[in-house]
Amino acid sequence: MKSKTLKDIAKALNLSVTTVSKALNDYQDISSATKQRILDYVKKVDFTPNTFATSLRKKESKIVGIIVPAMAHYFFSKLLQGIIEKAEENNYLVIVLRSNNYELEKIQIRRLLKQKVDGIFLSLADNSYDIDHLEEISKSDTVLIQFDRVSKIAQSSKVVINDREAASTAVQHLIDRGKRKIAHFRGGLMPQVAIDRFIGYRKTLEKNGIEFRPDYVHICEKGNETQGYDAAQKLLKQHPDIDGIFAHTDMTALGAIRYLKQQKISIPEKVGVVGFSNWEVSALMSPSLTTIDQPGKKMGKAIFSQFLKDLKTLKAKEKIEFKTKVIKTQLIQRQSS
Amino acid sequence: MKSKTLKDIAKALNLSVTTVSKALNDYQDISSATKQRILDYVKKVDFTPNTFATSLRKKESKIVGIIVPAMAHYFFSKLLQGIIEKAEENNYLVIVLRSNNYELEKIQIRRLLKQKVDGIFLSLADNSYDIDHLEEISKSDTVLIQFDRVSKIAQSSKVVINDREAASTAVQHLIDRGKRKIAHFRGGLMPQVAIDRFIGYRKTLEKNGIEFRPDYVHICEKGNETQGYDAAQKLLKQHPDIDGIFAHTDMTALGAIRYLKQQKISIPEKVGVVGFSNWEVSALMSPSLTTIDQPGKKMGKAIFSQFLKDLKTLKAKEKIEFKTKVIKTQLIQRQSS
DNA sequence: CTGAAAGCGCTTACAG
DNA sequence: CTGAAAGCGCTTACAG
Repeated sequence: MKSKTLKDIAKALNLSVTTVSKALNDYQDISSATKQRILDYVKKVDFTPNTFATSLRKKESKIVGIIVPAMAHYFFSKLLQGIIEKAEENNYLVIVLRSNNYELEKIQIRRLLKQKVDGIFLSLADNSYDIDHLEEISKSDTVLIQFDRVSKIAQSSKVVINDREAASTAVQHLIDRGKRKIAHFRGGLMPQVAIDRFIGYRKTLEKNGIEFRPDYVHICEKGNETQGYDAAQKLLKQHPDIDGIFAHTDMTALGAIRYLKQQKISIPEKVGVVGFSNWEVSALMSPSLTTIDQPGKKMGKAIFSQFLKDLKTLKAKEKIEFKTKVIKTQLIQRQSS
Repeated sequence: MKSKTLKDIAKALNLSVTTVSKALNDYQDISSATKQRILDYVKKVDFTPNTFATSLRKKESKIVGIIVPAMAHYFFSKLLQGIIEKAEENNYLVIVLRSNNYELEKIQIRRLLKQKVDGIFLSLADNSYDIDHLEEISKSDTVLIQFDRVSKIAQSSKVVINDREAASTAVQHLIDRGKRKIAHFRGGLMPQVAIDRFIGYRKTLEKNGIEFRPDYVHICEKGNETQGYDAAQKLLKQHPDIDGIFAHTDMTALGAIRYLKQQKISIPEKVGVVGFSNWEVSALMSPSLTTIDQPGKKMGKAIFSQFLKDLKTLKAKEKIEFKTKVIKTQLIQRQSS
């Protein structure tokens, strides 16, 4: 079925293409009678303007792109939900791409720029060592919003949580529960979020007069269950007197719990465990997991709202004032602590 | 930064726009020297043709759309991964929309058709009672691929699993483990997948000479954890001698397990439990869950491959021969059975 | 082998 | 208030 065009509508109504277009785009210089006639007819024949032509003329696509890690991940699932919901409300479509490394990130950004999306939402890959590709985005009049893993130097609005504070809350909670020998299973050495969570851990110990011990810190770069299990095993063999574990992801925490259960080490009496992110599973496990709730959906919505603001500024040819929105996290206490 | 156009390239090389375009589109009637010169220059200045213009001319967008349920869902996460991966390989972009009911489904399809995507991938909402909106897709020269929850009457290629057979495998497994009083927590009465899983359950009982009892069947429409817990409670209060449960989702199964554990009913000795889908959590729970693996990623890839085939046929103005691809499932035995 | 010209379906500055 | 015309950046049938 060939789709209708403005021309078809104009001919059917004995009007010019210009007039029809104006009616459809809420121009003021048009009689309300004509406008109504056009609107009625358009509705009747179910006409919608060709997006390619509109985009070509207006130079805007009403599409945004988001690059997410290449794995099934509860937090990103929720984040995506938030973005898509807000996008739909505002008549935007969302293209989803995957990337987990710097090279691919570059390629995906190229793809999105080529598609002339109006905005790109990005959480940096762990190994993204420069930000040339981010600068390319700004240069091409596309709004960039960074979230979660952001670059401090790249110029753009950002939506983040306060990782340091969240980690601090988690560790303080363990201390308040009477724990003193608290280990930390951290992310890699590069990503800022891993660094911040580590700093939150360390500072909170020190603030409470507890000595920081590097041998209580294990790196679980992938943040998966297996690494948590392995780290717990190593840790407890070396230091059987550990009484708390703050893990940088829920999965790592669950791995640690699996080891503890296997060793018949009681949770939380002997060892308290706190995770990070509040994945769906955390509530279902036994013992259920105390964790930091990282509100993905809320972040997603914040990302899109910020995008709309920045886009508006950009369209007005004004200078964008980059904002960093910090989304509140909170501790969810459950059975593991 | 204003992006370059074909015209800019042509001027810089002292050629016509036509020639440049031909070089870029692998036309044969062009000297290889000229072609090379163009390709080199284009590469040097990092030019890519404006997609809006190309799409407007070619009437194809190189974008596909997928409509998924409005919730974080492991299976759909994996499916999406498969689709996106395959799409990227073929230089397609993927727009993701959400819907969980008939009305919204209609709106989302309109959105995608308006965007003139080349293909739409859809799993029907539970309450989608007609297929007018699916017919709209075919009418507008867009390829429709149905997956998972498909309509038997709607004309399109489909990617599914054999729900009846999978359910049968699950129930036979419980029987082989010595269970005889096997309950079924099923989905709603409408969706075909729920019906098929139920039929698989019932037939397998009968094939093994076990009487089918309607009071052993509970409806857990939402398929979540809470409904599984509640159903288990009701079931076991009425029939304390139940020795097996086949749940239509992993979450329902996990809810049932939570109740059983709370009642100190031993799993799998007293009651064996089998779920459906093989979500990530199933392996992590204690006891870990026996379940049917529903290979989301594989399905996603199959969906995209079928789309490419059907699109090719459509472009050639030939009649599409609709295919239904059945993806193999398998039982993953774990501690719960 | 190269290029002039038409046209995809819109929006918008301008004229009346 | 209405409309003729230019132009967004491409592709392609056609001429030479």
